[in-house]
Amino acid sequence: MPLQLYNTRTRRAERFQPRREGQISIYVCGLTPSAQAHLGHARSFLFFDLLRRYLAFSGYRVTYVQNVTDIDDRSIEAAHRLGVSWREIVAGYYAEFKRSMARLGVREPDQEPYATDFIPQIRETISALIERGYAYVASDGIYYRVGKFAGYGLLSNRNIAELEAGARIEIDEAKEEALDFALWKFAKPGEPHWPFEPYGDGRPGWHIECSAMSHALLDPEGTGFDIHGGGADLIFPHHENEIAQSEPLMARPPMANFWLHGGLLLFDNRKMSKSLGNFEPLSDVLDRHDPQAIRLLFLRTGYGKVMNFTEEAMAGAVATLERLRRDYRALHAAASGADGRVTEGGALTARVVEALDDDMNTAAALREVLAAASAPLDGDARERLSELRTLLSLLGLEPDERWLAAPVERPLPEDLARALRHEIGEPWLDGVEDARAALDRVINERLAARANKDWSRSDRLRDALARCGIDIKDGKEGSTWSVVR
RNA sequence: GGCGACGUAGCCAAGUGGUAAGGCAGGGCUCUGCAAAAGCCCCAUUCGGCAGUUCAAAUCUGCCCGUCGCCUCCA
Repeated sequence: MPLQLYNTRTRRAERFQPRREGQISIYVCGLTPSAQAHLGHARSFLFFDLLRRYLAFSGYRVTYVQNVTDIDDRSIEAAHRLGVSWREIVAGYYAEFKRSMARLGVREPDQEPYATDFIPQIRETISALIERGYAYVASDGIYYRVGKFAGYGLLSNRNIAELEAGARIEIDEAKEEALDFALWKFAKPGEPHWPFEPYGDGRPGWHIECSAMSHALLDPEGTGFDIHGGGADLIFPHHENEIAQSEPLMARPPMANFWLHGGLLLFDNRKMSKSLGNFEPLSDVLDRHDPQAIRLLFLRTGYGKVMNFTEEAMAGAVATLERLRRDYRALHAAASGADGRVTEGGALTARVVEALDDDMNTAAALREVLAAASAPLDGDARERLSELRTLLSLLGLEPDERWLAAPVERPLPEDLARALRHEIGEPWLDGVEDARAALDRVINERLAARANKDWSRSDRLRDALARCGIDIKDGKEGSTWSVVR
C-alpha cells in the first residue's frame, strides 16, 4: 500500500504523490522565539522529523524548510521589558530551542529562513497583493482584504459570515473589515522597522513571512510545493491567511498539495500556558527525562490526535525504553557485536513500512519493533540486529553507547561525600571529600558487613546510600550501584 | 454562539463491522539473607449513555451527556 496521509485541506486521508518524481518539498512553520519552547513544540517537531526520516528512507530526496518568525509583538514587548534588543531575545530563545531539538535527535532543517532576512521578498509580495486589490493601505498598516479572496476558509472549514458572527475579533477602526489582517505594521516609536517605499517604514505582520519565504525557497514558479505542516493550532488563522496571501499570486494553486497538522499536547487536560500555571520549559523537561523516552512516548500516540501528557505515561515510556535497550543489548551480544551488514526488505521492515504508510501510524510501527526486539532469537542474530538498528534509527531512536552499556553511569551527586558522612556518621569516613572515594569506602564497608552476614549493618548502609541517591543491587555476581538522582 | 476533535481498565494508549494490543501502576509466584532488578502468571464479558441498522457494533446511524481545542498570540 502506498503512503497515505491525512490532508487537512480535503479532510481525509489521501494517497501521497510527490509533485516531481523522487523529490519532496516540505515547509513547516517553525518557532516564534519570543518565549521558551515547551513539550508541545517538541511533539510537533518530532513528528515532522519523523516524516522527513521516513520519506528519505522511502527513497525521496527531501527539502525541508522550517522558518523562524524572528519579529513579532511579543519579542518586541519582552525586549522593552528587559531592556535589551529584540534580536537578543530572539537569539536567546532560538538557541535554547535548537539545543533542545538537538537533544531530542531532531535533525536540522535544510534551511531555516529568518523572516527579517526576507524583507525584500515580503515587500514584493505585499506590493503584488496591493496591485491586485487583495490588500490596502490604512492609517496604521497595510491589511489583507479577506472578502476579496473567494477561497478564504476552505482549509479550516469556516465561512466568513460565521467568523464575523463570532464577534470575538476586536474591531479595529483602521481596517475595512474585522477579519482583515495586517501584512505590514507601520512603525511606532521605539519599534524595529524596515523601509517600505512608498507606503511607510514598518515591520511585517505575522503570516506574510511564510508566504514570501515558501515562495522564495520552495516554489519560485508559483505552482505549489508538496507538504505544508505545523501544529493544529496554526490551521486558523495562520495557514488560512498564508493561503489567502499566496494563492492569488500563484500561476497555479494550490499553495501546497498536502497540509499536515500535528495534534496539540495537553497537560492536565489543558493546553500548556503560563497563565494556567502548567507551563514548563522544554529544556527543563529534557533535564528530567531521557529525550529518547520522550520520543518513544510520542511515537505511541497518533500524531494528529490530541494527547494528554502525564508523568505516569512518561514513566511508562521510560520503562519501555529501558526494556528495549536491554533487549537490544542482548541481541547485540548474541551477534557478537557484529554490525554494519545491511539487510534490506526483511519481514519486519515490511511491517513497519506498512504501518507508516498508513498515515504515519507510529504506534503500530513501534509495536512491531518492540516485539521484534524482545522475541526469542530464531534466526541470524546479526541480521536481526542490523535490521533493528536501521528501523530504530528510522524512528529516531538511535542505538547509541547507552544502549550497550549498563547500568547507565551518571555523574555522582556533587555533595555525595558530605551527604554520606551525614547519613552514616562513622569515623572511617572522616576527611573523605571526594565523592567517588567516599562511595567506594561505603561500598567496601558494606561488602565486608555482608561477608560477615551482618545483614542489619548491610541494610543500614544500603538505606543510607539510597537516601544519597545511590541505588545498590545485590546479585549472584556481586553488587552493582547506579545513580538514581 | 460557530467549527472541530475526543470519550476504551487507576494512568497513558492501540484497535474503525467478526467478538477488547501494549506499557505503567496493582496483585501472586520464582529467584534472593532481605530488598531491588529480572523472569513467569493474573488484572476490561466490555469500549461515556440511550435507541437503531446488522447474523455480528468499541467500530455504522441518530439523539443525549461530558472533556478539550480553534474562532485573539499560539507547535
